[in-house]
Amino acid sequence: MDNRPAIPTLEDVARAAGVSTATVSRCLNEKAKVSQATLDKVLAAVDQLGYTPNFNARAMAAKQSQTIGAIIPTMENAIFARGIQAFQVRLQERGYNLLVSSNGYEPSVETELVRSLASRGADGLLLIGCSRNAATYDYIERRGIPTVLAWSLDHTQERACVGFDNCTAMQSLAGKVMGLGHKRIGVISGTVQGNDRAEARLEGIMSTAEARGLAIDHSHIIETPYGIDNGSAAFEQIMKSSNPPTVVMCGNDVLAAGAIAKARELGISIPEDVSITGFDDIELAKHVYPALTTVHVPHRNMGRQAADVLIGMIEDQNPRITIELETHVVERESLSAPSD
Amino acid sequence: MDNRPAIPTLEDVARAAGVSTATVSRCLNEKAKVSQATLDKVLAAVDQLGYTPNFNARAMAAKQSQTIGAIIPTMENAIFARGIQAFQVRLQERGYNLLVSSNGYEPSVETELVRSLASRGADGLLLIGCSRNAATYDYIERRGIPTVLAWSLDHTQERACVGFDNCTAMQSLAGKVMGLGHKRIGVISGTVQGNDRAEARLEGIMSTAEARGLAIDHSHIIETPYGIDNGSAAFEQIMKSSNPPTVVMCGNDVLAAGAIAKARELGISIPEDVSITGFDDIELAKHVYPALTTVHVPHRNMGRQAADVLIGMIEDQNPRITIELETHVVERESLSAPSD
DNA sequence: AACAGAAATGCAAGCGCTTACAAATTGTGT
DNA sequence: ACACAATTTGTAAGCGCTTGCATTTCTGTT
Repeated sequence: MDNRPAIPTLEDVARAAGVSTATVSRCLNEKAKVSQATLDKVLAAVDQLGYTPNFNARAMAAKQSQTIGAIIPTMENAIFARGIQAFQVRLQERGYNLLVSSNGYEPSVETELVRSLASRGADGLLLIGCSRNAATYDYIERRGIPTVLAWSLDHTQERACVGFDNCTAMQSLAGKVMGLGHKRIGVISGTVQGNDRAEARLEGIMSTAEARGLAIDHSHIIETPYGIDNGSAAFEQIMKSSNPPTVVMCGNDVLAAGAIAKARELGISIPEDVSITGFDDIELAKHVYPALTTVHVPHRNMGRQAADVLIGMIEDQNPRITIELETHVVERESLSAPSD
Repeated sequence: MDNRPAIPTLEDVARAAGVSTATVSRCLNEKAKVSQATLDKVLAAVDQLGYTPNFNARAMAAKQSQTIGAIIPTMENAIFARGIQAFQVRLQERGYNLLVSSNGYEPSVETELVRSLASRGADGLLLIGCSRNAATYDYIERRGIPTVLAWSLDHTQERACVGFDNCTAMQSLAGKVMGLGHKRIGVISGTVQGNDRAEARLEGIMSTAEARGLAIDHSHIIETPYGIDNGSAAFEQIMKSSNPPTVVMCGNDVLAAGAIAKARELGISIPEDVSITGFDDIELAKHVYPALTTVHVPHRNMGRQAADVLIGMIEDQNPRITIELETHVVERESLSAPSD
């Protein structure tokens, strides 16, 4: 009943070209080992039959799948979307495919996802950040799956990373903020639990404040999940406190965008009444009003380099390597000296 | 030198449990056919060895990979990121993995990507929109790969779609705009070539104008690639023309966000001097200032339903089905009646 | 106790490919 | 012309799993 033409296999090609399957395989994978005449013959047969190799079979026989797995919190977050997109494009260029999973910021499911990716034969893994439970690392180590961590740096130097130092990056922004004379600082941090990026950024603010002898009021520090609306809510709460801060530093641009939107709603003008800063420099940052002062992170570059490092580990058995990316503060309009 | 413990196979489990590989396989895939006693025994062995099935081998033997391929223009576009994220989550829930490719809005590479996905054994495919070259459809048809198209509706009813009618959705917005009394309409359309969504949206505007006997000045219609900056540039160009429009309708929210940013830069106030509309209702839309009047598209729902339809086609041989999603105009602040 | 039928298990043949290894072909120097 | 090495090809054994079919082990009947 299924009169669909059968999918041609290597054997069909071999038959059509009058050679053995081994030879066809060589034509496809190591042309050097084959004479020009047979190469032509085989390629013609491939063409004529419309043959496409079966990757699963190949993966099985060759013990490598040309597939990379990535586990990210969510693609809805623009910074991951952008980085992953660049990662994927680079993989594609180099003949790999990308299997994506997401854990929805829920680190507990990561171990299972890694397992699943491993059992699908992923040649390598891309993971976000460094903080995860030991079971996951153990599993990866035991299976010996090349893995690179992105968006952070692993200070233990135990694993390959392509990222940046979230803490020092935030410190340089905080230094600028406090250098302007801000003394009452508000903080809207992303959820810290299981998220070393958010944690390091918060730490960057706190350590800078401490170094300058500034105390940050507990009621001016809010931790909230990712989301514009959450940023708005947190901002409102902070500004409602008695003696509100003169600047609100946000853990990422999305939270900051929410803060800005809420400020307008509340009739608070930025930066005259209160300054706001972000982190990430997503495209939106320069298009909100007022344009956001933030920390620029080279997401695309990060994705691309992560792909190269990972493929290097897979193909050339390159050792663990860590690439530290540069970030820099982008001064726009949302930050100024305090007016009072 | 590689003293990594070997990865346990089905056979190892079989040996450990004292049964045949067939039985182990049954325990894993069709528990019903196995006695409770052996099931326990086998599961214990699985656990003890830390066995994980090899999906490639399974894919090969069972001729299905539990993998779905998706080809999207780019994940950097928030609307795809959101839809794909929902799609992926749903797949994950139902035991499938997602292989993503992107064509960077370049339809010509799609055929090759489909081939690649097919040769990786994708059980099904998710494609964006309906317009693509015949070779791609032919290939899919010939290989018989279950495929669903999203973000659009295929009016020929030839294939499964989970989407919405971009044209009528835009018509309802355009109707509202023109009903407000706007006569001079500006249009910033996404690139139409190879993009039926953009094309249909443009068509929605043009047909509404025509129905009302309104002529749109050619110099007030600009087609431009996706991007905030492109929206800004297009807006500037339109407003510079002699006798500029009283409303600029944009093909998507990102373009509209660019237009709004440029308007502020130019000192043009929205909506007093000119109204602006978008399409998609991305999260940003309600947070720009002024908040954007746009067409709400249920992206997450679309991604989720696409997954269900596709899995239905794969597992239950469900016929082609088309799900038309509802959209609606969201009236916010960027649109008002013309003042002049 | 004997037996049919159902339920559980095992056997073994693939799935489509890669890759040692062996065999055949070609080329080289004398 | 020959022996011998280098190059090209073929043979066949897997890779780890599923599954049709044959076989064994239970049921419940008579």
